[in-house]
Amino acid sequence: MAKQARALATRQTVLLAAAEVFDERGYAAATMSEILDRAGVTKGALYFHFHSKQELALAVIEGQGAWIAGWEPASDSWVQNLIDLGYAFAHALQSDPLVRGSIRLTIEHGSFTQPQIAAYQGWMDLVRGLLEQARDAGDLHPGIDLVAASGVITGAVTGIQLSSQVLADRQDLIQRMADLWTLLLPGLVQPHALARLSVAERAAS
Amino acid sequence: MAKQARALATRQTVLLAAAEVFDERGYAAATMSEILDRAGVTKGALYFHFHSKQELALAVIEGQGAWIAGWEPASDSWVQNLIDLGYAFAHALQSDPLVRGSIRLTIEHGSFTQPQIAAYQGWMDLVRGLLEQARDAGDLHPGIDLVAASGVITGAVTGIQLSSQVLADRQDLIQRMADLWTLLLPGLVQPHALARLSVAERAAS
DNA sequence: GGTAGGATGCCTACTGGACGGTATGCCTCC
DNA sequence: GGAGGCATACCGTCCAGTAGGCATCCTACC
Repeated sequence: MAKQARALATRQTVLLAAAEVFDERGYAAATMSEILDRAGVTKGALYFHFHSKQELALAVIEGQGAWIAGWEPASDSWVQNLIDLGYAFAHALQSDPLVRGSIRLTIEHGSFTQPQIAAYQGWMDLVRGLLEQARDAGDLHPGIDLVAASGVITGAVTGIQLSSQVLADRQDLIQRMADLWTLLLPGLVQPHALARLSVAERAAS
Repeated sequence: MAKQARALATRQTVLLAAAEVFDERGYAAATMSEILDRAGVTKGALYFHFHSKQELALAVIEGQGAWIAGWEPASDSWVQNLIDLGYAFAHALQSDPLVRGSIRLTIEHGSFTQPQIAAYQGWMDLVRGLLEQARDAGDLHPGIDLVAASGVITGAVTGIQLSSQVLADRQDLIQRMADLWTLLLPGLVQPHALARLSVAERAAS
């Protein structure tokens, strides 16, 4: 395992460039040449680290799992944590190329059915966990189907994000997120809990 | 304007095949050869009717506008009309290849920025119109931002539809739609109006 | 109503270029 | 001196698009 430092650096450079190109063009329209140009490496370097375009895309998708795994709740209100998660994700979408590329690859289905489903599932599990905690704290309406709710929330966030991307290059994503919560929360949480939440983004995320 | 009948038929055949392939593969990964095979026509025929792959895709996208234009409200409750619209759209997504292909092309951004935005805008305008009627009828919570709400609703439906497609090939789309309305309506309509709505799909759409 | 002539609609063969991937060799550090 | 890390030249394939020819039907004039 020699020379790890340089090798890891170029690997990371390639991964980042690939994420950018995948984000901008999608999997099929992205070309290895453009990734090479943007990364400033040669074909030999790239294919040393990733044996195919597909493997490279899978590595990008994996970044999403890493982001999820790295997120941690910060509030003692679990619904608030859910809201905060949405905003944290929105900021990641605006600034982190790896997350952006990963999301695009996850969203457009095609050759990657397996990892795509896993990615969706990861989000839904995370959301469902938060909802369970919120329910146990007595914040949710009784009788809510948590699986259905987590599906709706992840789906809705996916769509909000997508439309924001197409219509405004994700510039208005934070605002749309706030709009979503405004509409969604009354059907989810009980009034007494609703009063304690800040739907708009909180400082220091 | 001679021989319209046969020409129109092949044009329609090509359009349908193209919609199917675009739906399954996306724009970039779709190949003209596959469209030709599926349509059972030759290159000459296709390129006689559509001068390029891009033009063909645009024609498919146009089908979406036609669907929107063809839809008509049937209830005297405007919120109910909104719900019904969602279900009608869901059924179209399950059965109408043109709508399926059109949606996929609209959703994946890339070369079509202009018509994509137009398509989104068409949906949002339609939804906003329904919401305005509902507001004027006194069904909505006072102070609701209709533009924001229509953005959230179209975005959420987009996402619901997409996740249903990736996870279950749109098999559970109707159920997810119901889940969405269950969560969304309490934040949108007033209780007295809510009581009069059927959130689940109504017979005879 | 028969036929010339022309447009419409379609077919087949081809082309140039780009793309993903490979083979082979060189440099550098342990 | 050997393996890890990378550079370069090359290859086969496939793809969007084109060129040019051919059949079919409509129109017009006799």
